[in-house]
Amino acid sequence: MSASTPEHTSSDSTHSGETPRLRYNASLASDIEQRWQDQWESDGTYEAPNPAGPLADLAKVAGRPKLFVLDMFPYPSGAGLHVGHPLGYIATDVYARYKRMTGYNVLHALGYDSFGLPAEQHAIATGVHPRVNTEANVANMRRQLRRLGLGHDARRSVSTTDESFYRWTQWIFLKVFNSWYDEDLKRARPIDELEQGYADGSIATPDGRSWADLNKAERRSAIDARRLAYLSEAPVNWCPGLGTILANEEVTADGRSDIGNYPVFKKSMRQWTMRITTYADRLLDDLERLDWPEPIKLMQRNWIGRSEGARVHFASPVGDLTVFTTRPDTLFGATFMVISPEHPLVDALTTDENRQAIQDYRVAASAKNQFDRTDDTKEKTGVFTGTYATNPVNGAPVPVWVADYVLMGYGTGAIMAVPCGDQRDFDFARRFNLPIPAIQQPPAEWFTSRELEVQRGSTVDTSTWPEAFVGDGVYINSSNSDLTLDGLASVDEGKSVMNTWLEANGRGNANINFKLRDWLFSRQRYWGEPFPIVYDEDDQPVSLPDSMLPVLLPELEDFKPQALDPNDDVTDPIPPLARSTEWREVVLDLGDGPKKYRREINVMPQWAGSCWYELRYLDPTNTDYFVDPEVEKYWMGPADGGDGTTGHTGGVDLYVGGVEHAVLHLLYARFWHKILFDLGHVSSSEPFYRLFNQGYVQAFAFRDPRGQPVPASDVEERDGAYWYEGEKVSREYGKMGKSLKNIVTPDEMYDEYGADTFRLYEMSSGPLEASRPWNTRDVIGMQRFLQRVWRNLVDEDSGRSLVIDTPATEELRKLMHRMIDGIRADMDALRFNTAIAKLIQLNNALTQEAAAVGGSPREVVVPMVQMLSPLCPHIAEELWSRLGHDQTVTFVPFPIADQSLLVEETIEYPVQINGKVRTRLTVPHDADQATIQALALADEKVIAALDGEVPKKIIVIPGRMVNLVV
RNA sequence: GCCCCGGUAGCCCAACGGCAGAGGCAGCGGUCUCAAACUCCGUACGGUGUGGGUUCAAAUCCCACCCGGGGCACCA
Repeated sequence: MSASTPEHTSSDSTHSGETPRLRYNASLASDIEQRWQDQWESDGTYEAPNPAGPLADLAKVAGRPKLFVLDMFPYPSGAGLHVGHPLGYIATDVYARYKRMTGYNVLHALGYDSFGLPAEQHAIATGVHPRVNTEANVANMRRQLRRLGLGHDARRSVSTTDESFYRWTQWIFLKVFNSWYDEDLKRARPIDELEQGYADGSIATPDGRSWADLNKAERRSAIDARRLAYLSEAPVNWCPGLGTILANEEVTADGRSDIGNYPVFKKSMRQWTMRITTYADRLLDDLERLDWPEPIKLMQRNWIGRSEGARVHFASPVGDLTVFTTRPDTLFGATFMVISPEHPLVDALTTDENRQAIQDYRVAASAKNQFDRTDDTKEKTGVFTGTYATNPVNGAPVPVWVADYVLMGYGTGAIMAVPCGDQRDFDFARRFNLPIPAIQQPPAEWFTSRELEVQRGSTVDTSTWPEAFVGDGVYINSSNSDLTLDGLASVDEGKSVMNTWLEANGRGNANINFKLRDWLFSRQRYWGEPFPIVYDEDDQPVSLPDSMLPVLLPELEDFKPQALDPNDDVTDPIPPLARSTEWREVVLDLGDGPKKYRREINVMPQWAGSCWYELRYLDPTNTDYFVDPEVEKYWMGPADGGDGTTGHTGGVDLYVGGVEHAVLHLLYARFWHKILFDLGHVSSSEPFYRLFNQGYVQAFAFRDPRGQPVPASDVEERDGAYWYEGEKVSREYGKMGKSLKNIVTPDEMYDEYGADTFRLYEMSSGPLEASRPWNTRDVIGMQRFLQRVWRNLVDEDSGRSLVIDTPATEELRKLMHRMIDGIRADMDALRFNTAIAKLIQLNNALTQEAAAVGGSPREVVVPMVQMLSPLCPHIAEELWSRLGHDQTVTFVPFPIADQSLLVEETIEYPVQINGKVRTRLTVPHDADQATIQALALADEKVIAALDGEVPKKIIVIPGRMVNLVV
């Protein structure tokens, strides 16, 4: 390969004598960049070879370690990119390029997450079909990103809306549907093995009868009850404003939709659900084996929300009422119970005289949206059912109340209330005058800090307490004839004693509960993957065979979701696919002759495609399988060669993206990947081994005195204030957005500076993980740097090379090796900001030497261009070519520092007296401590400063400094 | 309310517990120029949000608080 390097360019410099013909400016940069982009494309420079299949190139795979670098793929929004978007893409590109230069076979590609709500909403607004709109957006993003010079393997760029892609999304859905979770083996297994287990008696049927005694419908329901994807009639998050239901993860804390901010209501509907809760333990435990930022792990742990406790059965006139508690040890203090308004036993427990009040309360509770319902600042409400249950440890009657602070979706939807030890129960008991017996002795300080007399033993009287006592305290009033906790001081011991008693007496058992709920997997929209499911004459779901995939999204005249008032929580949703009777009603032969079926008319949620897209990058053209196992093992297999269940999990080597997907995409993708792992389709047990969260590029926005945003680019700063058209405006810091009039696009940067300058600025403005403000004013600094590099190598007027073959001075050579050493370490650790600082430092030193000796020594220029190339590949390729190379710099080995040049012969030691620097000593680098100490004590300034005093202590840190303590 | 992350020069940011400054922007002085732009050279008493503590030594470790950003929030 070789891109021709024309000596003409810079159209703006041809007629004015002022700017040199080959000044490195936006125009020359643009010329260089687009020329090399074309060259890379035609050479397939960044195409990564596979070990097998259509993209195989065994000669290129051999002897190179592999590296799979991944970005969170973008949603192709119609607004295009702003300068904040590419931060992570540039970083992964720099890293991928660096790793190629250290010998790796690097896979780096970018696809598009192109199903989803925004395209559909755009379609509603414009009447343009979402596919047309989506494809136009993808094309525009491709153009913007190509101009950045990202070294992606274009062959692997898939879109989730491609039929050849979503065919496999549907295929994976069927794998999930046709699997069950074996709680003993702790893994998913094919559904056939469940049926076999039922048939041969090794697995008990739900009601314990033998398989032979079950009729067809009962058998079917026994199997369907265990599927990992199942239909359930349950309260779901219904968002009329969007015309669809949403996953818990898509609903904000104040009960509104993540997208669009519409109200969300609880509504009972029959929906597809994924049994992610069966994986709760593994999703939690395997976090330990991942190289992820600790805060993200924490967010996932919190979301999964594991609590250890016990289930306790309280006898009641209508049967056992079971509660979940994390504090079984406090059972002696349980004086009432509260059940959720949705609890199935509410009607049975309600006595006639309380029926009207309970009914009114339930109606009121169901009318509240989630926000009102879970607002913990409000006073507690509740109604007595009229019924008493029995406390299993002391036989005491406990009134059963209904209150909306108890949620049906968590635990058993019923709690035992221990008002002395739980603030909510305490509040509730005070409000309704229920007794509050003490079962733990608070310590003396607890009373004194609340300005109470210290109460002990029989004087403990909760009626004077301002609040519940929550903490460790010796148990009191906690015994019956064969169980006593009294005198114990350890909560752990109390729990364990109580759990043993409960189990021995059949009144409960130790139990673990999770906050995580199963994942609602259907959406009432058009622009998503259709389910590969039909319903038979019994209205039961049947999976389609692989040969009928993909189930294509039908072309509809009217693809709009149903338009509803955002507050209409009564009307049922009607998915757009319901409108095509022709598509919905089909006659199929599923092995037992042609029959009539009805297709599933919901579609999958946005997250489906992103649950597995990284696997398709590996083998994008495979028509027989979603990914060739050999190819998957090569790119994603466990690094320790193990089976993935222990040790290294395998997965993507580096995954870079924003923190906003901490509990959505990252949890769902892990879940799907684990199912595929259990079923033997992938060798890695986690999709993303190492995760890195990049920060956000934010921006300032300015508002005039009326609060209207004004164009940020036209605001001037004077005397610490901001002005727009003579008017003082206020400044705020936050996101870039059209409505805030503060968007800066990559295209503007390409036009004004070129892609290399833009890349360099993005990487230099701060550490990758930090958010920082965009400051167009600062970009010029990186342009000047590249100009200086260019000018050190190329004569701006003639294009003549300024590189000389005379050796560099010792000083410059040593500096260069120090920089090589540091830049390698920075690159490995993704610290591109400090790597750039070192390159500038090196070039600044080169500039001085070049001026002194009349040229730039080749021994410095060559490594510098190599080190520059991951960060700004176009100018580096151009300079590399001008240095006389006819091959791309992409695979040239990254420079290695000569360790012998890193050691300075002498070291300057600061000498401190009591921590203050008094003088400096120049000492040979190999001087021992005694020598350094002697030199320090002999120094005139030290002698003067000590003024005859003898130091009490002398600290000599080799290579660092000396401190004398007097 | 609880939990994370961060506060260093006018701005963006560097500093294995060891001389607070690598780099960039802006500013200032000089160099070039008839002048300017460009270039090149030079230029930092800010003591690291506040208050304590540990240490010979703290931006760095510990405690409390303040400010900014984010997550969770009646989860029994």
